[in-house]
Amino acid sequence: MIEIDFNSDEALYLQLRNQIILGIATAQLREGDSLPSVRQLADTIGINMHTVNKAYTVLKQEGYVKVDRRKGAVIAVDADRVQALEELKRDLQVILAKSSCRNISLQEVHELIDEIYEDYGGLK
Amino acid sequence: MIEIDFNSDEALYLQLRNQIILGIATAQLREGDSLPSVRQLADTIGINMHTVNKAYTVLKQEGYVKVDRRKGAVIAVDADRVQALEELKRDLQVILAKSSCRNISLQEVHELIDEIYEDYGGLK
DNA sequence: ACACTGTTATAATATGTATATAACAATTTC
DNA sequence: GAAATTGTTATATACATATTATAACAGTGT
Repeated sequence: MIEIDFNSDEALYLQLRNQIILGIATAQLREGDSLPSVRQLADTIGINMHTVNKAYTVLKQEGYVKVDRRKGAVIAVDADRVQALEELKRDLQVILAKSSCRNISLQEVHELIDEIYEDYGGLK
Repeated sequence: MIEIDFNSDEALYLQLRNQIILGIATAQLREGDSLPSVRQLADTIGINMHTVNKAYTVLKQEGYVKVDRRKGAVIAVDADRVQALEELKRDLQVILAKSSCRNISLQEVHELIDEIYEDYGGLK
């Protein structure tokens, strides 16, 4: 379910974090689900325990999981909408600037957003 | 015009690159305009020459400027639309996943896009 | 001639990434 | 109760990246 690209220039722990967030968005991971233990996931992927632990720690700090000593890392999204909107705006700023420079129209962006959001069916 | 945040965890050369791209998108920098020389800009910002040079080199590789020995770095956007759309989709994937997890609606994303794109008036 | 341009080379330092071992306390399993 | 597994923490090493510092080079403009 999780696929790591060892040739990517993106850090392993960030690839892990992003794929888990994508898993939540696509409802493959649901509120309350437990993630594998750091040692278990590290083994199946073939990376170090601490790299997985770093991904989990980041996910905890960013409010996507809570860590329970009994159940391990459990999906628990802390949906602070105000903060999320600020973060979204910050993230979009540069990305849209790049697109605008490259003559991508506003309509094309909207269409692409719709296309991607279809897979994130949580709520319309 | 360019403001660097030394407390940010974002690399200095990336902050520089991003702000120049934003400058192009907002038409503060136009096709044919020259950027300051690496030494000059480094002096005014208060950073090392090589950090500015790295930003310029990245901008050149990504197709935002061409470097002329006489005029220095000149704004010249290489608009490969196909590649730009692929990059945009890749960039949006994780960002929209985060927003979806945080209960940001599709409509809210669209509104935010419109708001940001207003400032990038190059072409509608 | 002189100053300035981008470019290149080398070196030093700091930080971030990933790995390897190892231990600890709490918890689950048998 | 003993054994195994949990997240957590500590230390060490190796490597890549980021930033700075000097220095030099060849082409260009004044």
